[in-house]
Amino acid sequence: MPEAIDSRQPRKLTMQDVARAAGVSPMTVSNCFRYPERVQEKTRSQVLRVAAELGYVPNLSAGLLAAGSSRVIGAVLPSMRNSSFYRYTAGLREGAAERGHAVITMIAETPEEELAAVQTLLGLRVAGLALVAGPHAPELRRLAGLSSTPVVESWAGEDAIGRGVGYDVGAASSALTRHLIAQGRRRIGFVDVAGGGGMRYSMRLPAFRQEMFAAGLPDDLVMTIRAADGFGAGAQIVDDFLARDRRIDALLCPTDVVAAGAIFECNRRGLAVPVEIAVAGWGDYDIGRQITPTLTTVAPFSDAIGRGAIAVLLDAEERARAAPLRTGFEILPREST
Amino acid sequence: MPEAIDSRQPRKLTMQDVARAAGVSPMTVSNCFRYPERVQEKTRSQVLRVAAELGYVPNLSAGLLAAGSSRVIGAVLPSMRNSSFYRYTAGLREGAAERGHAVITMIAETPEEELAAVQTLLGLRVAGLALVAGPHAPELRRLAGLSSTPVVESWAGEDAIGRGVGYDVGAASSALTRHLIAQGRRRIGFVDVAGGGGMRYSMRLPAFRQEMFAAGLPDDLVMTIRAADGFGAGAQIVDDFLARDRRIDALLCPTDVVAAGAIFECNRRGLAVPVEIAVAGWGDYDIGRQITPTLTTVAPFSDAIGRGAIAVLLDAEERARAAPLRTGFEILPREST
DNA sequence: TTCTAGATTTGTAGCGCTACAATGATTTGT
DNA sequence: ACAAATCATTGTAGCGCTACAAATCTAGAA
Repeated sequence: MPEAIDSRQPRKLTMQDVARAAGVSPMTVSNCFRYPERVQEKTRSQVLRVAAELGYVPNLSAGLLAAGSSRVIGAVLPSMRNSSFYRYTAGLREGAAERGHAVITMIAETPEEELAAVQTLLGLRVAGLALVAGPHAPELRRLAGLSSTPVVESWAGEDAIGRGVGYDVGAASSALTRHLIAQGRRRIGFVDVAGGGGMRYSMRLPAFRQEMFAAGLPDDLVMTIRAADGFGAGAQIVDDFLARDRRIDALLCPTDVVAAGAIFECNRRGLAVPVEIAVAGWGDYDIGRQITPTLTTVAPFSDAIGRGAIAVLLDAEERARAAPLRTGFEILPREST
Repeated sequence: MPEAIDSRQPRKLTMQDVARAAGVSPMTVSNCFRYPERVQEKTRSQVLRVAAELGYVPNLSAGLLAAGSSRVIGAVLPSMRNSSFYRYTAGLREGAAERGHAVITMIAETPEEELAAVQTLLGLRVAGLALVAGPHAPELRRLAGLSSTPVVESWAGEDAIGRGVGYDVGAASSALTRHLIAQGRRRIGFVDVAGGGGMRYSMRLPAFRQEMFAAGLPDDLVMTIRAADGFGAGAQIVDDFLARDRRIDALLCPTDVVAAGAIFECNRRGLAVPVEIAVAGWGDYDIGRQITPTLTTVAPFSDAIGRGAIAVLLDAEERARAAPLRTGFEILPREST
């Protein structure tokens, strides 16, 4: 008695199969997906219907190999730990979608992981590669330069890998410092970040110093922390500044999260914000809008950075320009200052 | 005068080029990357050195096409808006790295975007596809079923697409409810989420009701909100519960973020937490550890979910099992209850 | 009806890489 | 010293798709 040989395993579908099922040539199927307008409406809908029925999805790898180009952009993110890159990724997706591209992202928390991610993405032969400024593996720059894949570095300055896209961090730092000075603050403490993501904000401190110096105020109330994540850092800062007995009347934090942590700590200690001490954050996070008092912050137009990155990647003319693409920012004065 | 024709454009490098430069056959270059142990140490290091010098990165698409399999896992995330998926993605990356795979992720905020993302990932012929439970496009399940790519759905229950991986949300909800009851709370308000991500937590409410009923307590103090993001929702909840004049003595929130918002609102109104009202969150976010009072919450072992998802995807035996892969969770009692 | 421009559709020839089998080089056993 | 076994390396064929040119069809124009 012959067993019913029923390979439940759905055999790999190819364009060939769809073509056969729809009664057209493989080339027509290909055209339906890539250049729909080249195919007669009737034929196209028929082919697409059959394809959907079979669950056929074109093999992008084969397509890329044959056509030499894909419609996928690769992005590397330094972390997902906090929400600061949310609007950036949204901008990337919007910009890409408008031009018929998809965005795949890889998360890399160390320079080594980043390098590996870039190799994978380059291996996939993405149409463009969006990096984020930060500490990179030395090898990365060379690799990017040798590759013919367009590269942009977001939040980067003059020495970007590929072309830089981002807002003028120095100008934002100046503006925020001037805002505090204008409010009558005199002893302004500045919190710097060492390591991770540091390069992304390396212009904050010099700009702060310059403004303070220009106003004849002390520019040496500076403290450096290791990581800008978590509320804990904010508490730490307040502790440290008070331990050193520095009577500061304002505090510039590297992120809203740190600033929020600082405010929590001030509340705990009964230090009135903003009366006794003003606190400013950076980045316009959700939390800054919600805590009491609401937090003064710098709002970068991160979605514009994402969209700008895509524009640079997909437009050779844009890419050829040397100067970084500058996006905007805004100082949001709120209750905490 | 003949112009110097100097195509700065680095011509596309192929394995062929590397082979020529290294004085070996293309096949040997291929082996160096794919099966290093098959090649003599001396030859291998020489080839790899030449490749690095030229900036050659193997074309994964071509490799996939030829070999029929890739070492890339695709993951779709519902959002990056908050940090709840951070540990999940970390688990995915760790699990994948251990088995020599890379993870690429796509962010999708609507069922339509999710479907498009799945199509792209399937088009890339990833070795496995990791989904997250939530509202899906109807087409998605069919597509996943027809495809021969392994699929898992994280945070999913019995009716998962592919195999489900996640902790027992119902059990966690029961445990948290019992915790509050044990603390002497009697009128416990429950906040449910409609829409986005709702399915991921659909077992929370029934479990809550059952525990309350079993304890002879009111199980109808339920409120539904649309989105679980942002502190605003927390404030809203407190407003609404008070507006309806329901004297609740405890509040179960869908996420720590919402719970934090609720606590902020309570502070604003002078409602003492936990004396007058206990507040519990869900998800063990950073903020829950930092606010005053610290927040009681449910800590899912999200990295275990990520690692489990990879294990299921890459191990056919695992994949064949029907019951969802269960990961653990923990109730973290803190100051707010 | 015949012819032509235009719209559609269809072969052909690879894209860069790897499975597989076959070759060449080297060592081991006797 | 020679066959056998082991190891390292190399052709060959083809993965699924698309650029391109060639073939076919359609609808007027003459």
